[in-house]
Amino acid sequence: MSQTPKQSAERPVPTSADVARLAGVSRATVSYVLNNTSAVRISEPTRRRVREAAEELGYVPHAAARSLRAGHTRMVLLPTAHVSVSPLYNRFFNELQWALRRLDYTVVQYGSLGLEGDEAARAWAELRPVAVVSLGEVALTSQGVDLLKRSGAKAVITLGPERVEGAHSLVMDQREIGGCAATHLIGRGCRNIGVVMPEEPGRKLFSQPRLVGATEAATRTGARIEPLSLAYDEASAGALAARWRQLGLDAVYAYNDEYAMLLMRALQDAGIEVPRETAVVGADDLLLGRLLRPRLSTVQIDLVTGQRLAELVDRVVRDPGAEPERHDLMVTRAVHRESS
Amino acid sequence: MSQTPKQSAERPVPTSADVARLAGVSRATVSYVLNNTSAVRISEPTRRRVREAAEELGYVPHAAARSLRAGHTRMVLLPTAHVSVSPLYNRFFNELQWALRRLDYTVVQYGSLGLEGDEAARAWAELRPVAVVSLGEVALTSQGVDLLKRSGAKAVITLGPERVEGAHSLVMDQREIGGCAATHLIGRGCRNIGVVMPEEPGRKLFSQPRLVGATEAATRTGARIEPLSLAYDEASAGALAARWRQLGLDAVYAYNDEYAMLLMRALQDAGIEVPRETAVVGADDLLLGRLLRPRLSTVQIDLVTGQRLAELVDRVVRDPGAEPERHDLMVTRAVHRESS
DNA sequence: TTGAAAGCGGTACCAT
DNA sequence: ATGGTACCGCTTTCAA
Repeated sequence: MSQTPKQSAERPVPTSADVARLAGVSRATVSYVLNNTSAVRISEPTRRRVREAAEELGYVPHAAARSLRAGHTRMVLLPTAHVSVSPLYNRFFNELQWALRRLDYTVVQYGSLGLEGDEAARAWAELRPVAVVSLGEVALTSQGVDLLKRSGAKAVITLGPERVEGAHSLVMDQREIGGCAATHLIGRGCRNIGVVMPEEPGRKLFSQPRLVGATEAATRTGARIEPLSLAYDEASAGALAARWRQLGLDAVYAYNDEYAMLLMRALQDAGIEVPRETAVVGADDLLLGRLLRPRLSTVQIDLVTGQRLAELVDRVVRDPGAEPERHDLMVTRAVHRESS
Repeated sequence: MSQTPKQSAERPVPTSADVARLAGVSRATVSYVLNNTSAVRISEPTRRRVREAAEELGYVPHAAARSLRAGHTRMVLLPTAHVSVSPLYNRFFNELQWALRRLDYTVVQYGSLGLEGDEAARAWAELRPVAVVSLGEVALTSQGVDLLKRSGAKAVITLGPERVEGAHSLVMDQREIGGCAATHLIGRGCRNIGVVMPEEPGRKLFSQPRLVGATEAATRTGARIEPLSLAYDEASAGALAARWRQLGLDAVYAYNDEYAMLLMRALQDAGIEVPRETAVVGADDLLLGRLLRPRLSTVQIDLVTGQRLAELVDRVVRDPGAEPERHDLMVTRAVHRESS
C-alpha cells in the first residue's frame, strides 16, 4: 500500500509480469497458476506465492490481450438502431441479453448510429465478435454477412422480414401482425379499416410492414385500408378523433395496444361508440389493455423467447456448419375481447 | 479471389501484414495510410496501392489489438442486473446508450449475473473500460471503484441511493418517490395507506426503498403504512381487491402506474369506489394512466436525461481530476388527477 | 517517403 | 516443476 511513493494516482495497471516479479517466478508460471492449467503441475507453495502476489497487486487480467492471443472472443454483438419499438420487443431484447450472459458470452450493444449496411458490418467486424445477432434494425446484405464471417464470426443471425444469404435467418414478418388484425376485423364485418401509423420515428420499422400486411389482407376481400398518422399523446389522439366521422371508418387497427388504448379513449370521449360505431384492435396483448372498458381486442404475438434464441446462438457458435433449423419465430393470434 | 485453392471456408482473417504484402509496402505504411496519420507524408500512389490492397482483401482492423497497443479503450461499461424495473427506467437506459454512441463510445452491457460487489468489479475490470456507469443494480464498494480505476477506468459513475467513495456518485434516492406519494395522500386526508410491493423479483431494488420512503413520511404524521404484495396479473389483483375491506385502508400507493392501473381496476370491479373509499396513486406519469376513469394520480419523476449523463461521462473521461458537480438527478412531484 | 523493430499483455510450446 | 520465448495484430518511434 505505502511502499513506493507517489503511487496513488498514477500507479500503472499491474500486469502478469509484475505478479511474476513479485512472486519470484516467470510469467508463464503466473499464467499457469491463475488459469489452473491442468496440463502442467505447479507445486502448492508456488501456487500460493503467485496467488498472494496477484492479490497484493490487485492484478486483473487483460481481456483484450487474452483474446488477441487466443484468436477469438466470447463477444456477441447486438446492433441496435432504435430507441424503442414496443414493450414486447424490449422484453425480448432484455431476455436475450440475460440468456447470453448465462451462457458466458459478453454482450456488446452496438448502436449503429447512421451507419448503413456494409459500413455497419465493417464497424462490427472490428470487434471480432464470435456472433452477431441482428434484430433487423440495420439491413445486412450477404456481403456484410460474409465480411463478418471472414473476420471470425461463427454465427451471424438475423431476425427480420426476409432471409439474408449466408446468415442464419429467422424470418419474422411484421406483416403477419397487420394481416392478422385486418383479417380479424374483416371477419367481424368491417369494410373500412384505419391503420394507425405512429409518428415516432423508431417505430416505422415495424409500422410500415404491418400496414402492408393489413393492406394485403384487405385487398383480398375488397375492404378499404386507410393509414392514419398518430403521435403518442392525447392532443394528437383528440385531433384524430375530432375528424373521425369524416373518415367513414368502421374499424381501426392501432399499431399496438398502447396506441390503441390512447385512440380508443379519444374516440369514446368524442362520443364514438366502441365497438358499435368503430371497432378497435391493438397488438401485443398487454395486460393494461384488459383494464379499459370495453376490453381491448388485440393481436397476441408469441415471440421466440430470448432464452431460445440464445441457445441457438450458442449452438451455431459451437457448430457453425450445422444448418439453421426452422424455427417458429412468431405466432400471431387475434384475441377477441370487447372492443371489436 | 481464385488464386489460392481451398480458401473459401477457412481463409484466415487478413491482417495489416497481408495488406502490406499485397501492396508491396511495410506494415507501418499500411498503418499510416489507413489511419491518415498526419505526422507522416505518404505519396499518393502508395496510398492508393494500400487502399486497394485493403479493399481487395476485405481487411478490417482488429479493435482489440489496436487498443492493446494504445493502452486504452473507448468502452463504456453498463452493468445490468435486472430484467426490467420500469418503462421510465428503460427509456433512460436506452437514451444513455444512444448518447454514448453519439460520443463515439462503445457501449458494453454487462449482465453481472450472480456476481457480488467486488467480484463484479473485477470482472468488469478485465475489459479495461474507460468508464463504468453503474445504475445501482450492483452494489459497488469503494474498493471496487479503486480496482476499476487502477485498471484504467477514467470515470466510475454510480447512480444510487448513496454516495460511493471514490466514484462520481449521482445520488438518486428511490425513497423520495414513496415519500412523495405518501405525503400527497396524507395531505388529502388519508391515514391508512397501503403500499404495493410487486412480487416480480427485479423490482425489489426500487420497491423496497420506496416503501421505506413512504413509511418515513407516514411516521412523521402518525399515518399507518401497510405493505401489500401484488403480482402483475389480474388474478392477484382480484384476490387483493376481494379482501380489501378487511384491510381498512383509505389509500394505496401502488409502486408505479402499471400496478396502480391494475389494482384500481380490480378495486372498481370489486365495488370499491375510487377515490371516495380508497384513493390510488401510482408513479411514472405514464400516458396510459390518464386514460382510465378516474384519471390516475401519480408521482411524476423527472429523471436526468441519458443525454446529460452521457455528457457527464465524457467530461469525466476527458478530465478525471475534475470534481463531480452536483446534479439534480431526480425531481419528484405529485400529480393530482382524479384517483386520489 | 518508407521500413525495421520494439512493444502492448497474455498464452502455450519446448526446453531444462 | 519451472523458465525462456515466440507470437497474436497493431502503432509508433527511430533510422535510412
